[in-house]
Amino acid sequence: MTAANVRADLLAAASAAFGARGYAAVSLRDVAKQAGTTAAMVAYYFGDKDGLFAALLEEALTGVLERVRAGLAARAASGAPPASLDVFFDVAHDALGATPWIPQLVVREVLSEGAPFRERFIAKYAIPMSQLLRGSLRAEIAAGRLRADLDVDLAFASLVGLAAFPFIAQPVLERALGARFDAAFRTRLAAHTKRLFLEGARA
Amino acid sequence: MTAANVRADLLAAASAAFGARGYAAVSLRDVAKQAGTTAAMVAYYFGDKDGLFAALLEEALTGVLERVRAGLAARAASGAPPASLDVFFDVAHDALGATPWIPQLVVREVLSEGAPFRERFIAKYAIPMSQLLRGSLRAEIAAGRLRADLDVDLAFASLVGLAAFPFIAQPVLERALGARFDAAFRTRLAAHTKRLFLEGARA
DNA sequence: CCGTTAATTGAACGCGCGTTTAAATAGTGC
DNA sequence: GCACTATTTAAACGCGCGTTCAATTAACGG
Repeated sequence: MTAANVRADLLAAASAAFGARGYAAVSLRDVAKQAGTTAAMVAYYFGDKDGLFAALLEEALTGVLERVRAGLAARAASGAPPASLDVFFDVAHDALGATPWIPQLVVREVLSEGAPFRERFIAKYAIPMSQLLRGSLRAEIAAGRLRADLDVDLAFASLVGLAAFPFIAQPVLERALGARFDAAFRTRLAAHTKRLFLEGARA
Repeated sequence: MTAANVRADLLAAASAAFGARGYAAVSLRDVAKQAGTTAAMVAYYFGDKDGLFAALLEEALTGVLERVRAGLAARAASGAPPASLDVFFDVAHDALGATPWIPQLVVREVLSEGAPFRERFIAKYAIPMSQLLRGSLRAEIAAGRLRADLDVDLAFASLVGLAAFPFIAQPVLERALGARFDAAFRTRLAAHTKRLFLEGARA
């Protein structure tokens, strides 16, 4: 076992545990045991519990914003359908397939009052993403593909909610619908969501 | 101060605190101090911390399901537009205006693995609500008001997600959009959401 | 092979948690 | 006014938490 393994194992164990049970409810002894090491290693690699969480959030979110940004830029250059919002749905679909625990984790921890990552998350991810998507929405409206009286701010909220909510509510949905969140289901979900939004907002 | 006051004050303080910071992160000493009493009173009235949470969840959710059920039955009897789904949007709008902290609380605590209220919530609220709404969706499809190829299960998820997500993400949305979640905003939001879904799913 | 640094260990620290308990007080029916 | 119960108090209990620390082992360049 090299050093990098311990660090990575801690991050993996922490992701699973925080995602499933929440930051405050998970002890570092739990995480360490799951990772096959001790709580003192968290202090060694991440400083403290907050540092561990920040590192894991950073690792999961870094790249997503940039992929959306890059995808949108590419589509803007080429113009034409599939509309620029497809980029968001596609990147969201990919990212959620890879790290489906992220929405639950963000919703539970970042939205908590006094969470140390809250301001950072808002400034670094939420606000840029909202600007990006609202810009896309306005461009689609200008291009005549979305209706002119669409409320761009609220449509942004709807966009994120439609994509993220099923993953937030996953355990309940699985039970209420008798479905498994496997790859096939997520693909079906992505297609449904995209169509619902685009037809609901079309010109 | 009568006894009922202490109990009610504890429930109110617990709602605010659990909603804002999460079950595990909130101590009974915090709640009690906010309610102007002591942690021992929680044991007296609710048995333990779980009992307090269960009572508060019960109080907030009881009635909502029945209101939806009653509204749907009334609409089914009278038939005709406004479509039966309007009942859901209207009840959701009312309930979310009265207790906007509920979605955050449910999402954070009920969805947690091992949460003692999870099974109860699923059996008592989530599954009945899903049956109710999926029934409505099928009826609307049969009536020709929603498109025949609509995925009813996923549309149920979209419905709840569209209504609940803005309240889940409220603190971030307020910052990202520069908006306040006042009554006017919630009304605007309800109208937007209803239209987006109904046009996105219409026949 | 040695000196130095990196990595890991296991025990300990103080703290705040949920809960319990025994005593004090308020309220109530007779 | 008295017996009895309901309510409230304040202190204490044990426990597990995040964190610290000195000691130990592994890794590695000269």
